[in-house]
Amino acid sequence: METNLTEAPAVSASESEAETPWLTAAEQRFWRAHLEVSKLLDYQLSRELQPHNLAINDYEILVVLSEAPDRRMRMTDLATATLQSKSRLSHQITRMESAGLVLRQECPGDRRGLYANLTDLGWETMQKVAPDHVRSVRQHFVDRFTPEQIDAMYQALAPVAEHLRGLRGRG
Amino acid sequence: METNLTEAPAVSASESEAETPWLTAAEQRFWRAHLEVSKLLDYQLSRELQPHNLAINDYEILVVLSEAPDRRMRMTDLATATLQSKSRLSHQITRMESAGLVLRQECPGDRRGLYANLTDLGWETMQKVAPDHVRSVRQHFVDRFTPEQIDAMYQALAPVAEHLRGLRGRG
DNA sequence: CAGATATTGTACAACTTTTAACAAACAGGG
DNA sequence: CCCTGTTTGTTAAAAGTTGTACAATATCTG
Repeated sequence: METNLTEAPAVSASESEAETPWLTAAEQRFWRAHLEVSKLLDYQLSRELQPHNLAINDYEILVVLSEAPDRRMRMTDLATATLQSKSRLSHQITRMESAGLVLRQECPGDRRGLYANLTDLGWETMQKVAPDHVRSVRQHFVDRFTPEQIDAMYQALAPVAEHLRGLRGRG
Repeated sequence: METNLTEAPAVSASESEAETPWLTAAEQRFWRAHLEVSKLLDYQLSRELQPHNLAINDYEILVVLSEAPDRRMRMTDLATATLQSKSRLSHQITRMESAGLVLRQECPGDRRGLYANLTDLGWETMQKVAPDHVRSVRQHFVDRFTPEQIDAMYQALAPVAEHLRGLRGRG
């Protein structure tokens, strides 16, 4: 979400100039718009979650757990689902456990493992926060496209998501 | 880049149910695809900058400075351009200064101010890294769309970017 | 030009994320 | 069984980020 310089630099090193596939003007502006929207949207959604005392990462955990069977998930699975490192997730669950939103629970059948369990408070928090969050998402993003644009962009993005998902884990 | 639950939760609190504008299925899958692509792309581009010993934020600073007049910019302007807090930028420039990529320089005419200056090493680094980075951006993103999709998505995203830019700073 | 107000960049403290190392438990082959 | 290798999740220390306060300077108002 934070990159740039994908068109030819002001002065190109002559060796790479011939070989580097710089972005065209149209590609460039699209790329920069994508970066800017991603970054600013992230910022704005965070801002609007603050009154609920949640960071976006916290909210994401609540969402994933609330959709999981029995509202719980193995730490590793949760880390994978939220694209976080195991270490980072461990810290985050510790914090959320202190806040009473989740609970670590032993995992019958695999004594190495732990479940992260949504507590009642966690569930209620989700119920309370989700409506506000959807409104934010609509106001700053979804409602700013036509249904046709939404369909078209989904068609375009889905294979890219799949490609990137495939890279994850390997190299 | 990290959110979710924007469709009705499995069990909705009856009060909010009537009033909350949950996303439709089409909106939902588009929204999730957008989040996923943003996040994974960020991850992958970071990964491919690592061999150059640069984080995405470092690279962005290099890009912005390299495009600025005299390859330098006031700290505050640079913070604004890269959407960072002044504090965070200050730390980051300190790090990059240690790495020899930029140099703080007094600002004639305003003795409060400082320029962040791209050094020769910084400029050369940029020249060296940019081609690889463009290839990454193409391989994982830009080349996965048709020119028509690129134009359409830019048309769709540009006003959203403007909207979000407008919110920045105020509330 | 004095005094109030705003801007600029840093410093400190609190918090989050990363990296690497680790202990515990599992799995599979001899 | 035992040995080796893998998976699971945590931890400690380092690195990075954020928020607040601050000193220095600039600017505006009368």
